Amino acid sequence: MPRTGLTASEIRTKAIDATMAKMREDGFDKVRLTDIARELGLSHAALYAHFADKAALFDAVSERWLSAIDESLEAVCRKRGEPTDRMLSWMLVLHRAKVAKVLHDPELYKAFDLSTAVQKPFAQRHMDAMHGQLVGLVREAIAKRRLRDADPEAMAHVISDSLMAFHHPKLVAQHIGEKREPLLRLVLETVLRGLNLKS
Amino acid sequence: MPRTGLTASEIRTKAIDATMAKMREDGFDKVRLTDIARELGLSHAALYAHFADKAALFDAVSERWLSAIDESLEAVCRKRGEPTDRMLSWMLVLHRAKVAKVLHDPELYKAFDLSTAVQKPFAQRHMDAMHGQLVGLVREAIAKRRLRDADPEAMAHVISDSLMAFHHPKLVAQHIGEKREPLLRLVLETVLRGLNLKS
DNA sequence: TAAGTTACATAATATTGTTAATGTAACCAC
DNA sequence: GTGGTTACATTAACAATATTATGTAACTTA
Repeated sequence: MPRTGLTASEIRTKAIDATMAKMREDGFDKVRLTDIARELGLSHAALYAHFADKAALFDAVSERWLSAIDESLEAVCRKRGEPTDRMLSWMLVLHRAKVAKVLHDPELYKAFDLSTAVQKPFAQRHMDAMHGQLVGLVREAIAKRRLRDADPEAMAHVISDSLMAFHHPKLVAQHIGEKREPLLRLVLETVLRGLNLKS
Repeated sequence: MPRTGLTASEIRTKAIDATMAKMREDGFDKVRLTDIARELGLSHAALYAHFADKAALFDAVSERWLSAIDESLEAVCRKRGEPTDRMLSWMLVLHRAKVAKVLHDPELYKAFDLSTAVQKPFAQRHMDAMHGQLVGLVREAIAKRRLRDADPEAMAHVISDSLMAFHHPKLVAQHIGEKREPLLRLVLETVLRGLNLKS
């Protein structure tokens, strides 16, 4: 048994907490495993029992945030009401989550942005999860005759790509401070109208 | 009178040529003014009579390419036929120009990408020029009853932003090698259909 | 045997001194 | 007086080295 008296999962949690704090304080590229370990009262080598390497610890930080987003989005999906209204809420939640992160947690955002840029598996899983949710909403909308009866996968791609400017990490960061929600609404309304009609 | 026997404009052109060649050969961050100057048979200080600084020379390289794009797009605008068809051509020309640059001139593309990321004035002018063209096409489409009668400025923004994934420098680079033209067509068709109908 | 240790090889990162490039000034030629 | 020169100060890049951090191995303990 460990000297720490903590379970593996508790250690993981504390390590992630400490890493987040350090990222915020000194910048994500100044985080050292030895500092994190000292924070937990461990030798740095002990961390390797819980994380494959430094990158895995960093990924865990981003993953925690992405999971929270996924849950918020999932909650929107589960709501009752018009599927198209939920699509708008869904996009707004996603957009606002990214905007808030850039503004209030820029260092964590940078780390996340880097991870997505190199297509890390956890980022891909997040994208897949979001795409799945969007396909679900599209199916509902088709069932309720709010969108025309066509391939839901393709329609979800159209929605996701046409709103790229409002959720892609780099673009959200670029347009920070611009109040782009009205344009987001306009674009989504337009796209949904376009997906409603027969070609 | 100059010893070179060349006009200022010829020197500028040659300097830009030499800079492009060097960027391609050694990478854009390896370009030295002293090399460019030697290529032209000048001292490096002489370049400062033609360019405010190194950045201005680099900008001129990107600007030449952007001007060529602007002209290609302008040519599409001037064509006859359905305005909506021309919008598709317009977007395809823009998309293909960026894709081709990433593939065949990656170092120049990087320099261009950096300049746009920091919002250089010449990049802004290019954006403004493109927006103006798009507004023109939208006006034509409205006149021909192909789009509904609403604010052309706003509609151009909707079109431009919903197709961001296909023309933003960073996103084009990210999706290189993906054959995204079919999705581009799908998105644009959808958006135009959405802009055609009364809300 | 899972969770920890210390010890150590390897890989990154700072640090330093040196060299080279950029940008400016004062001056020159057509 | 525009387009050029050389000379020089300031910055930035480079290379060599020292230091620090990462990741692994061999071993320890509950």
